[in-house]
This record gives sequence, C-alpha cells and structure tokens, in this order.
Amino acid sequence: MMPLDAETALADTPPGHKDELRLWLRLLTCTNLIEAEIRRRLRAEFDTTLPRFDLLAQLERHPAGLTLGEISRRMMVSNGNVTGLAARLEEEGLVERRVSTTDRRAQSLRLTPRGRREFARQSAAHEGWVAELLAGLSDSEREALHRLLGRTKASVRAGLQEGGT
Amino acid sequence: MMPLDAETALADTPPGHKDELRLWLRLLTCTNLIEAEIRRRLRAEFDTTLPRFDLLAQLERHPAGLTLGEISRRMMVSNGNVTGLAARLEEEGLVERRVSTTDRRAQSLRLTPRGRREFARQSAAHEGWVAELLAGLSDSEREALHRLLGRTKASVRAGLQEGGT
DNA sequence: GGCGAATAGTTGAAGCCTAAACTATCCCGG
DNA sequence: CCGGGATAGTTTAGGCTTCAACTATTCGCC
Repeated sequence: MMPLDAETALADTPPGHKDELRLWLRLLTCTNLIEAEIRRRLRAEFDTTLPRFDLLAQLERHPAGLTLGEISRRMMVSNGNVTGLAARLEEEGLVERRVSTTDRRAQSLRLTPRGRREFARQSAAHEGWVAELLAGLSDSEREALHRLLGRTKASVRAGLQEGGT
Repeated sequence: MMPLDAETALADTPPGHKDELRLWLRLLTCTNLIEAEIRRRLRAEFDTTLPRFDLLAQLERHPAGLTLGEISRRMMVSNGNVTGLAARLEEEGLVERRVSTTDRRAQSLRLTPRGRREFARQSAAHEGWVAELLAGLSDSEREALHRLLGRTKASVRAGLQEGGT
C-alpha cells in the first residue's frame, strides 16, 4: 500500500502563500523519502543509524580529532545529544576519547582503526545508495537543482536574520 | 602512523557519485534549516510541536474524521507513533476519539471546536513563516525548483521500487 | 591571588520515532 | 459456523533530540 504524503494531501487548501507552502511540502517529502530509505538501509545492512554515521563522517574528515563541542556545531545538534552518541560509539569501539592536555574540560574524539574500517564500508555503500536514488535525474537537472537549492539556502538564511538577532 | 587525510579518502571513492552526494547533502541542509526554524517557532509561539501540527492539519482537511491508521499512512509514520500523538492531543482537548459503530477495532479522530480554532491560528502563522523563508526566490525559481523536486521524487520512488516491492 | 564570566561537557525530563510483539476484531472460504 | 489470515490499534524497548539545570574548568581582569 503506497503511503500518501503531505503534499498529495494538500490538494484543497485555501488561497494565500500557497505556492511557497506547496514548494516546502514537496521539499520536505523528497528529503524524508530519501532520508527514510538511507536510515532503513543503514539499519538493515550495518545495524547502525544515521546520527552515528554522521558523527563518524565528521571524524573521518578530521583525523586529528574533534572535541565534542566542535562535533555538535558541525552536526548542528545540541551538546547533550553528542554526549550520548559519543558514549554509544565508544562502547562499540568505533571511536576513542582523549582528554586534552591543555584544557581539562575538553576531550577530543577520534576514530579507532576499527572505526575507520567500519566507516569506510558504510560510506561507500551510502554513496552508492544516494547515487541510485538520484539516478533518474539528468546531469543538467542535478546541476540546476543544486543551484536552486543554493539559492534557497541563501533565502532561508536571510529570512532567519530578519526575525532573530 | 600517518593517518589518511580527508582528501585522500575522497579521492579513493568510486568515481561519478560525488555530484549526487553533494546534491543530497544540500537538499538535506535546506530542509533541516527550514524545519528547525518552523519547529522553533511552533514551540515559541504556540507551545506545540511539528508532529502535533501535522496531525491537526490532517484532521482539518478531513472534517468527517480519520482513523488512526489513515493518519499514520498520510503522515508516513508508524502506527505506534500515532497512538501516542493522538493521546497527547486528546488530553489537550484538541481532538476527540470516536469508536466506529461498524468496526469495533477502528476509531476515528476529529478536531474539537477548540482544536479547530487553535489549528487555524497555527496554520496561518505557519504559512506566513514558510513564505517569509522562501521570499528570496523569484516566482520562476520557485516554479523551477518545484518541478525539479517533482522529478526527484519520481526518481527516488523508482529507486525504491527496484530493491523492494 | 582571586573573583566573575565564559566555556566544555553531563545529566534529567520530556517528547518523538521505530520495530516487533501483542490483543482484539473482522472477513472469508470451506 | 468456524478457523485462519488480515487488519486496527496498543505496548514495549531502545535510540534520537531538545532544553534547562548542573559541574568543572579556564580565562580575563583587577
């Protein structure tokens, strides 16, 4: 049974900023569709989760190690979130902690050799999945989409500035 | 002892799938940026959450009521998830349950008058927020993006068919 | 030196989410 | 009519996530 999605259900909403809403719902649907599939496969094939994978990816890009705070900023999640994630990954033997010698509050995380091997496997598969899911787009479509999403990101950031600060 | 650096690791990955990955990451970033802001505002201005809002939106579109199962399909979340969400919304007095007269397993959910009023307020604000965040795009950009995301959705669904069924 | 502000990280409470096991009910074919 | 398979919903265990309150440490400054 094919599930409905938010966008399909929008068929009959009242007038207004309708186009923007429709665009947002479609954006959300696309992302959720892909993300759900990636989570499913990470779970099925590697018995892991997207947040764990993302954390490992950060460490892979910074072999010298990252502090928990740096990780939380890069992943755009809260500090407390990283605490728990790191604890689970450490218990699995994929990352190791090291208290900073110059700042006893800080500790940096690094991949263990096993973590590095494990992430390499996951990462290769992940890249293939994404390519497979986006295979229906032509090169020029992908390029155009990439550009428009860049414009969207800029628009959103501008919108955030306005209200906040 | 010399660890791989990020560049080396990138160079090792199979060719051609880089663009797809980049596109996916940008799509994810855009969605997360918007979604986080909407969650923040729903919380700050209405003391509610996105899942609650989404569930109310489903009921608003179907005044005759929806069963929990229909809601879970439309929201693309699990059954158990809706059970909890519905319980919280019922406790807040925004929705009411009614056991089906023809099928004693099923119960349908409807907005209460208060739920309808409350959702109307939230919905109007929500639509404005989305329009505001996407205001930096021109009409033609929005249209092009909408079209490309439609193509993307089709590509992803095709990719899902392949593996599963 | 020492005090107050800032920073790094942890913890706890609460909500969201899933998969899997479970209960209750319905439906259908023999 | 009745037994098995499908369906509606709940429950449970576990993970993710945030916010707010907390501890420990460092830094700036007098």
